[in-house]
Amino acid sequence: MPELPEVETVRRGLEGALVGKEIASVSLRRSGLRWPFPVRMAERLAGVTVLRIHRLGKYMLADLSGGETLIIHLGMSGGFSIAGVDDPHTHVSFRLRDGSRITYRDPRRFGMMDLESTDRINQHPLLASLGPEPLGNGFHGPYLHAQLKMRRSPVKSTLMNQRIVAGLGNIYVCESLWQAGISPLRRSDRIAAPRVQRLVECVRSVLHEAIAAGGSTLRDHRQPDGEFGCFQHDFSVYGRESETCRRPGCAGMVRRVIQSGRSTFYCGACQR
DNA sequence: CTCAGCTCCTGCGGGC
DNA sequence: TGCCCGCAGGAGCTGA
Repeated sequence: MPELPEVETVRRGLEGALVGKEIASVSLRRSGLRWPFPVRMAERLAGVTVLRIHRLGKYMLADLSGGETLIIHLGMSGGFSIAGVDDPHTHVSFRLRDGSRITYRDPRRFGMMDLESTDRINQHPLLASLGPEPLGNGFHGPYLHAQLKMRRSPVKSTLMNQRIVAGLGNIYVCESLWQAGISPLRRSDRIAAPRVQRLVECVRSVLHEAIAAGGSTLRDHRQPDGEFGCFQHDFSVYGRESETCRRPGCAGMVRRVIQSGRSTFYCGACQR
């Protein structure tokens, strides 16, 4: 399900429902998701208060009063319900001291949860090698240009790599490349600096617009309050195979090709 | 090291 | 109607 805009939407929903609240108890319906839950996870979460919830790329990090941080990745189909929706795909249920219930459901179970000491959070194996935040100061033209120069793979694959930039996925890479007028098939090291600069700006604007729309709901994605995202109505290329390009003055048709096993959507006429 | 392919899992929509 | 196939927002692992 989730790329950065969807994760950020979920984070904001959870922030309102969880920060400052004490977790009374946690029930686990299975022993893990993609990986087993950490040892004694339910016991370690019981009785602690959520201090803040932040985000690193597609990971959500909930700092807890006991000195640990709960790390959450939503995989392809994970999501939270602050109304406590409970069904056969609900794997974790958090009961708060105020009596409310927040549940995590994830049909495909590609998500993950782990606990790590807050002061060592950046050393966690899954977080240590993440690249800069695309909406942060560390992601800029010279940085991306230097990274692209070192790689011969298609620019689409490079942008999907979380070590280069953390948070982009299949939808927003396709949309950003369309916005920038760059072909996803183009070799990373063969894009001139001014075009890379433009790409950085396009990544930022696409992500900002998607966050403002509450993310994209293709099938599973819901905000924690149950609302749909609506950025899927603004896609320029994603999921639009054989439809006409939306760029004013371009008569091209959107194509779909497979790159590294993932569908890539682009306009062959105006993306170079 | 870089990179493409495989893998985990369930559900849905299209074609026959 | 029912079955089979392809495909789906991720990313760690493997082997060339």
